[in-house]
Amino acid sequence: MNITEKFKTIFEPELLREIESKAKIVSVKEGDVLLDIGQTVRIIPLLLKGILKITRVDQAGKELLLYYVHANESCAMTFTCCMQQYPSEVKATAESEVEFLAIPIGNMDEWIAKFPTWKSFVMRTIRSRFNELLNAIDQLAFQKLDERLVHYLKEKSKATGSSLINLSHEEIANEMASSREVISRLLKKLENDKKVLLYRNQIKLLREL
DNA sequence: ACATTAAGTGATT
DNA sequence: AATCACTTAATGT
Repeated sequence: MNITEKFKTIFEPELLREIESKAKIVSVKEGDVLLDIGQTVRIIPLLLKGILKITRVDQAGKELLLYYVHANESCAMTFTCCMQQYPSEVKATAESEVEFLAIPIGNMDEWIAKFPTWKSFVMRTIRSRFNELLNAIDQLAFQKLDERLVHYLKEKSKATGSSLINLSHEEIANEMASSREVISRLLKKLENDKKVLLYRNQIKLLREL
């Protein structure tokens, strides 16, 4: 895997060399938990391949989806946590087979001071993620569940690159911190509106969605 | 054919 | 919108 190729448009050459020498390539299987709540961040992941799912977990162990980290992105939470070695507030799970560059956190201070492209990369990912989080809050506060569901389905489809979603209603309900029956009813409504097709453990998104 | 699990439904809060 | 109790449908053995 040629890291330099992949990132040469966003990072300066000197930084690329630095990454090559300091970062390790790590791959994990689908479902692997990269970081659990309470754990301390030790490395910054730079995604090369696959999708990372970032969730919050409540006392009962229910998970609420916060956002996905796609290829060529990094997780904003790790930046903010790692700077001062705070334990993680979120859980990161590999949504598919994932390959990422593990950058030791020791380099962060230096890199930010030394490399403008690194600094702006960090700032950019924090800013866009922060905006997404604001969005998520708006959804929880002001949007009805049916709108959240549509948003969820679209995100999922984008994450997997397919309009066919392989999830049961129960799994969706868990990720949205809702209940199965409610999700079933909302999906039924969407099906009646010709927005989706429902199968067992599968949902097909239609263009009208 | 039977058991198991997903999905659908009406009533209740 | 959540929960309960129950039914119906799909799937695995």
